[in-house]
Amino acid sequence: MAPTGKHRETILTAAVSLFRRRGYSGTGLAEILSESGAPKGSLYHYFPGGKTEIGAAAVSAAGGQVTRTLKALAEAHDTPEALLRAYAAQLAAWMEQSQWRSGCPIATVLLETAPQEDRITKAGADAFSEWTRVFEDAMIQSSVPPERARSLARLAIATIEGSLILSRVERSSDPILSSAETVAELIASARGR
Amino acid sequence: MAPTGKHRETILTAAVSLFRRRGYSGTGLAEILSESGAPKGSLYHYFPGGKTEIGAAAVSAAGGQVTRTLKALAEAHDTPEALLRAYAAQLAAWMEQSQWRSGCPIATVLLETAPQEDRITKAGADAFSEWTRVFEDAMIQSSVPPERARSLARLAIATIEGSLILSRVERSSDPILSSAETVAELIASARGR
DNA sequence: CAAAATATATACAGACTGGTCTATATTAAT
DNA sequence: ATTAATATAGACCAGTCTGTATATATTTTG
Repeated sequence: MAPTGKHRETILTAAVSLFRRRGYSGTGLAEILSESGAPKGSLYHYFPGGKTEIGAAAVSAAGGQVTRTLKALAEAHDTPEALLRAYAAQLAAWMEQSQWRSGCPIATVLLETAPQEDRITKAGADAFSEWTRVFEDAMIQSSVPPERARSLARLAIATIEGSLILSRVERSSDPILSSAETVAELIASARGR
Repeated sequence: MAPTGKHRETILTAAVSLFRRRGYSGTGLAEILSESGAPKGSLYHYFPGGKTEIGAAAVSAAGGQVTRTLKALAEAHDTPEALLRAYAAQLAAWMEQSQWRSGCPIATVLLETAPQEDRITKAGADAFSEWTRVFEDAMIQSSVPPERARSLARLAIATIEGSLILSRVERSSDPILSSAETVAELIASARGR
């Protein structure tokens, strides 16, 4: 692929970071441009669909990053509850480091735009589906019955998303760690340990 | 109290409804004004702090509405799991009716503004705390150990918030109902049934 | 080397933003 | 009735928003 222009990537990176902190409506294209160093022409060259297309691309990119992180953690830990605990710990650390400003990289944008904006909604659905799949697979591999694995995986994702909101409001990692722990125990018992 | 000007209430109602659908940054004061029928002067008369103050008041008002709903449901159902199921069903119906446009009335605004905006963050923390309390009390009343009641109550809130995001993206009530059911079963077992 | 595609760079437009300001009603207190 | 407080009304401002248009580089292809 290689010789794609230098600015596509920087625009996307800036967009992901800004959308995460300020949300979709709260982030102006000018801000993305100045943080990325790209001129406006490049933006509409790479994303002719304008802000909507950047939003969808950012959700997709951020979703992919999380998927990769989860897969790496799944490799490193041999039980689904360990995976969940490890990811929660990582989120907690990240939240603290950003002083509770950078939560889920896609939740805010999705709440602002879904289900009206089709492309963004689709990108979000794909991301959630991938994340869920990682948990689901980890559980099946630990001999959780498939049906149960699916619903527990969705619960894990929902819990993480929700506790990230609480965490921001309370300026504390407690909600993340505590909720994850409760679900982790539930998962552990589901695989008949 | 009585003779407060007629427009304070209409402004607040419009703000709650618009923030819920479009988020904080996505809602302009002009929109709130036109939906409420009030002129700009009234807005700054009642909310001299401008948009931030309206945001905080809207979060507080919406939070109070949910609290009242939860308390009513807690009265009507005699177990915490029944309370959760009933509330989830109500949310699911509401989401469907709004075609997955109106989710949690405070989550979007909070993700956009917390923890930077102090007053809004505080209003959100108070709301979550009240909601949690309703679940916590219901569980304690059903002889769930206090410590466990607290963490399960927070899990319930986190799960609801998270599944409302998933629900919007998937344009389906499934995530709400499914996650709530899983947590309901967990609660049921926690009170030693 | 020339033509074409790709990419970069700004200037600009029209609408909308939150917020301030001043003027005018309306109600309450003296 | 007069003063004071409360409330309503909308014009206005400076700044920002997304998006378009046009011009110039840079690379790739024939």
